[in-house]
Amino acid sequence: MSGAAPLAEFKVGVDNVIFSVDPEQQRLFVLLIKRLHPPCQHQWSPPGTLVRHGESLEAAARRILQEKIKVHNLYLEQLYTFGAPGSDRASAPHRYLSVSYFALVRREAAELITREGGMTAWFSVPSLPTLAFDHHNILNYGLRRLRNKLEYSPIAFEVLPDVFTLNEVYQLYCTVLGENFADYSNFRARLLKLGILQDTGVKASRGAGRPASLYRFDAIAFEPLRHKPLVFV
Amino acid sequence: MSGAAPLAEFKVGVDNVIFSVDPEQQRLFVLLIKRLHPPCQHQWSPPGTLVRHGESLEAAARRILQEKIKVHNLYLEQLYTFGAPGSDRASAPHRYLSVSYFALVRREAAELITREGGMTAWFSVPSLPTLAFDHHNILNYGLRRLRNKLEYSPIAFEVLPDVFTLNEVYQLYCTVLGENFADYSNFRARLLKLGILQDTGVKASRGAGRPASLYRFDAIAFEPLRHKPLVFV
DNA sequence: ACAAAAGTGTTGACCATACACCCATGC
DNA sequence: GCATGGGTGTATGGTCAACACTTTTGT
Repeated sequence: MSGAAPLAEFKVGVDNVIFSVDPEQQRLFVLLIKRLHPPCQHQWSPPGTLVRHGESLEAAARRILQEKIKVHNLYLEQLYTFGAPGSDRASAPHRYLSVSYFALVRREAAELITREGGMTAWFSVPSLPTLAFDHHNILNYGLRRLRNKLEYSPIAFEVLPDVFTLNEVYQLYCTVLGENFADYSNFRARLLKLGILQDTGVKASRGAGRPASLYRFDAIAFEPLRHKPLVFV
Repeated sequence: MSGAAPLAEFKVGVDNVIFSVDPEQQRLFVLLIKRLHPPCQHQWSPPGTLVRHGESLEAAARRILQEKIKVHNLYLEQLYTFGAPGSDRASAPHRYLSVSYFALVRREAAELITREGGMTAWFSVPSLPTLAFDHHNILNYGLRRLRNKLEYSPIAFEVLPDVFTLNEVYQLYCTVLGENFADYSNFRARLLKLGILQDTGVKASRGAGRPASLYRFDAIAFEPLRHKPLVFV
């Protein structure tokens, strides 16, 4: 406002921590790309992009996501804004500000778009390569948020297809929170008691065994619970 | 990266939603300043500032906070980054990005610094004036976050003085979460059971009635619980 | 002695856990 | 029939809300 405060000029980028769950393998993956140019050439990073003129932050996040994977059901949310000066990611006159987002998809529903020879890949979360810059922090932060969100908000149902079995929900939770987060029958009982799932009546046969009921997320029933404390554990 | 992507240039600002609790009055306040210059002249806003060259985001947030109030114990955390294009807060060639922070202080411990004639003031949360831009959203978002944080993380103890009575904690919670969030004796029992408060043995007489024990937050005892789910309710 | 504030204890309702058990289907 | 996975029930222990009660101070 007043006289001689030397303000900073910024380039603003969006970095996307994109998680995918694979209930088959019981594993959680993160999408990383290999950096083709300096700085930090040949190191891995979550996919990022600079924000374009007239483009909202979330739009930039979605744009880059769509450049890397083709997917319909996903959850996307802003994570944190990292803006320490001197991480010198931008050319000299500008400072770089990174607004990070995290996304969750199911791996089977996410088709990887590989261009220019396989520089995009899913990495299993426990076994990650070294990452450029402070991206390890971003990623850990994203992981914490993912686990928390799963416990108290219904993001699972934004990732799952329109109808799904309770076991699919359970597998998703197991994959993210670890096998022993809860007994299946208790998980099931809690989930149903919330009253936000409709039984469609339709049965789904997955190979051998008794066919499972297909459920649908009931957004209307959930609405009153929206801002209440909830436990999906 | 590639050819003709028209990138945006940004000025980055920090906007601070500063809450103060007044257990005496049982009220929650927000610090607002009256805008002296266009745009939105004469409207109220949370205090904000543009980020200076070489200054981190959090440093900018602390700088502006210190310009407005003098306080020792406070809690400060990044809230959200708002960056929709076309909210035209900045001069033409630049887009404006607002990284919001929220802070919590006790009102008795926060001395207001008034300069140039009373353009800074605490507003009681239920009765706010109309705010400039989308600041109403920022504020509501901050309030939600404050209430959540109080329930599952020990931010209260960063705001309270080094030693405090359990009643002071309770009053703080009441003021933020509403009178009827919990019975005092139950709150007390839960809090003590967590084992993160040390009884100093010292008693404090607050006028009539039995003197209260003074407690101290035990950071070492809390450390192992740091990332575990907790309920302070 | 009495009021005021701090601190303790009790009880019934509810909820989570662990586990055993029943049901429907493929082979 | 029997293995496989889906779905239901129950006993135990713990936790929580509500409220009555005791203790220690000021006046």
